[in-house]
Amino acid sequence: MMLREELTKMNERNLQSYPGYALRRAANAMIGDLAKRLEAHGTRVVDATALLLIADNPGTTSSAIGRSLDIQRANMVPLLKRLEDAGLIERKPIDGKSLGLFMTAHGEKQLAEIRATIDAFEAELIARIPAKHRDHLLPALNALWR
Amino acid sequence: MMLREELTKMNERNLQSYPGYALRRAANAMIGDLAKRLEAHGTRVVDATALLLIADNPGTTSSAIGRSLDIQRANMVPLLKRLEDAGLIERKPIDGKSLGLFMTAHGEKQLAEIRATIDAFEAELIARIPAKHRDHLLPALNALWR
DNA sequence: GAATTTTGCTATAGCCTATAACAAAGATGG
DNA sequence: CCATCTTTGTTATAGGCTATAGCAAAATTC
Repeated sequence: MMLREELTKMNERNLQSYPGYALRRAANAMIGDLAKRLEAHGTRVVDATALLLIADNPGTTSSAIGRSLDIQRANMVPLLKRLEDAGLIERKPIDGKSLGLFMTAHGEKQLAEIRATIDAFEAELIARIPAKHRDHLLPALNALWR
Repeated sequence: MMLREELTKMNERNLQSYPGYALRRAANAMIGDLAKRLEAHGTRVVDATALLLIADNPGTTSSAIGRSLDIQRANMVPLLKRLEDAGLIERKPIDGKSLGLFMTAHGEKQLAEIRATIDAFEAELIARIPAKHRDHLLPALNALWR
């Protein structure tokens, strides 16, 4: 039928030549996939990322995490509340106003599973890239935001 | 001072080795930059993308655009309303239930400026990538979502 | 010690996406 | 030709993430 013909032949040539478009689509697909996998652990991508930072930097603060991940201080509040409510982290005063962030035993255990999921995901992601392009992706991407 | 020392030394090694993390950060930085530039034309990234598709596929439909860009039919409604309200596109019935999308003269004029902005943006984006990695980015990204 | 900055937080609004449901029209298969 | 999917465009609504403004208390700077 006519209309269907036109649709499947949708001209996307212009979009496909834009690296910016490919970057957006690839990132969206990637994030969506990872989010679905982390959901199985009751976690979100941002939460898992924050958790990784806290585990590697015991005693770090909400502000420091925010600066590192480019998350506004205000938006760190509900994020850390989720992690604390889930019993994954705890906050201990390190001076009169700052709160140090620390993993709980339960948090460490959960993170081990999360890490395994992320590592498997990253491995699959890399495997999807043709070998001859593989090693170029990370340096190319890093040039775009660092 | 102690605390500051710790913050600037934040351990991010684990994150930095993840292509997925770099992909997310690069895409966010890129989208943010482009969004800011398109704002000067009173347009959003998604709207501009849809506009490009409509211009290259006169008479295409809301559903077809949505399928092509992975946007739900429901979410196409406000998007197309914005384009129509701005006088950039018009809708003409192509059968009893489908509406064909067409650029207006004003839309074509606006799109010319938007295209120039996007092209300049994409050129700068590519220029930021070290030459030896440059040609690998697009094929690597496309392998991740197509 | 006064002025400035930082920290953690509340409240709120916006953008984009996801789901469910609906009526009308179109396509399909006997 | 008729009954049964399927498609289209739409409303309504909720959720996730982000951005802004403002605030009090503490820390830092000069």
